[in-house]
Amino acid sequence: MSPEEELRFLILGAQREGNRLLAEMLSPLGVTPSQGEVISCLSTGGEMSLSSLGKLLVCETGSPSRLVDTLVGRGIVDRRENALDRRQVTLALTEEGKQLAKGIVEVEDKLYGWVSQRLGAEGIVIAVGQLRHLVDGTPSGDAIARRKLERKSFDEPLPGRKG
Amino acid sequence: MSPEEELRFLILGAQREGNRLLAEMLSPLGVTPSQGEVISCLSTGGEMSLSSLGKLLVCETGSPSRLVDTLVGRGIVDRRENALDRRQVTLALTEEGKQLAKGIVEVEDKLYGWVSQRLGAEGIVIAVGQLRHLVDGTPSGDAIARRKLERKSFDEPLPGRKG
DNA sequence: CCCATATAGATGATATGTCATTAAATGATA
DNA sequence: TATCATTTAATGACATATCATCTATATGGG
Repeated sequence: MSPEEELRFLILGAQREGNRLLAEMLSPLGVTPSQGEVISCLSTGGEMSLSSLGKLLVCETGSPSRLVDTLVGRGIVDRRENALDRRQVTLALTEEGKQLAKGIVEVEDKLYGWVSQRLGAEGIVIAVGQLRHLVDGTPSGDAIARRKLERKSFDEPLPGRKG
Repeated sequence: MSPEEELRFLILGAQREGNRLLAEMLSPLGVTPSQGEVISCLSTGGEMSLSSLGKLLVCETGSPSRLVDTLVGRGIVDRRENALDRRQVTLALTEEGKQLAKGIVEVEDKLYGWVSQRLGAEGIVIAVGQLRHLVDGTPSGDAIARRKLERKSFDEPLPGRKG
């Protein structure tokens, strides 16, 4: 097996295993990893439109309408019209959603602890450095860059890049 | 954003982007990345049971019955009973499947070329080294280890280890 | 032989990821 | 202003992960 092929499967495997572990840790809270990511984004970024949310999610091709739909139905997210632009909907966490967000942060920290134990601080930095090259300039790479800039205007283009 | 969090999203993003690229490159062949992985496994490993195939696939929780089902329906995979153990089914590529496998290998090589351009040979080795620590001992890690032990063809001897 | 257990595979249910299409609203412009 | 392109969100369609459950078939201990 070539190193390239091994890397391909390691990325796939790491994603699957991480997702499975996260799903297991989140299940007492009654949310999935994808739902958790939405709640985290809304918790950190405050209210925003569906399309802004989509640009923050690493799973963002198209609009995450249905993902949000579930959370609205469960009273975790509030969805209302934007009077200034009636194409848009404005999303925000409900009180219940804000409470839930606290638990999700704890779970995420446990996940990061697991990663730290596996790789060590140095290993993480090394891995990050390489994987950045892989996603640089892709939609997912842009989403991650946006997450790092959070609290700025979400609809602004990224600094120092075409787009 | 902590390095752990960035790594988490980079792994997610790398998997998504790689999958999207692979899907695009495979679409002229009419197969998806998951289907391509099945065909590759059967091409390299020869005929095997569904559960053996499942252990080779990095997406292997449960049996990939439905994934294989599609390929059987399209005449790419042949599925027959195993007379020695009638719980099992034996899977193998049809002639059409073997032809398809050649095209898939070409696409995979192009994908690996893309990865090489992005990371360079050295970067790939570095990334592999770190990600191995992440999936070591997990089902996905085991699947990858199994893939590395595969016979390249029936004429080659098995490596000197238990399977 | 009989039964408890384990294994192989199929299938239902739910949630996602992806793409394509649609509909409404807005913006740009001739 | 009339028209067309773009943006936003929803939805249909399809394939995949994941888990739970079901059936059939082995297998091992009395």
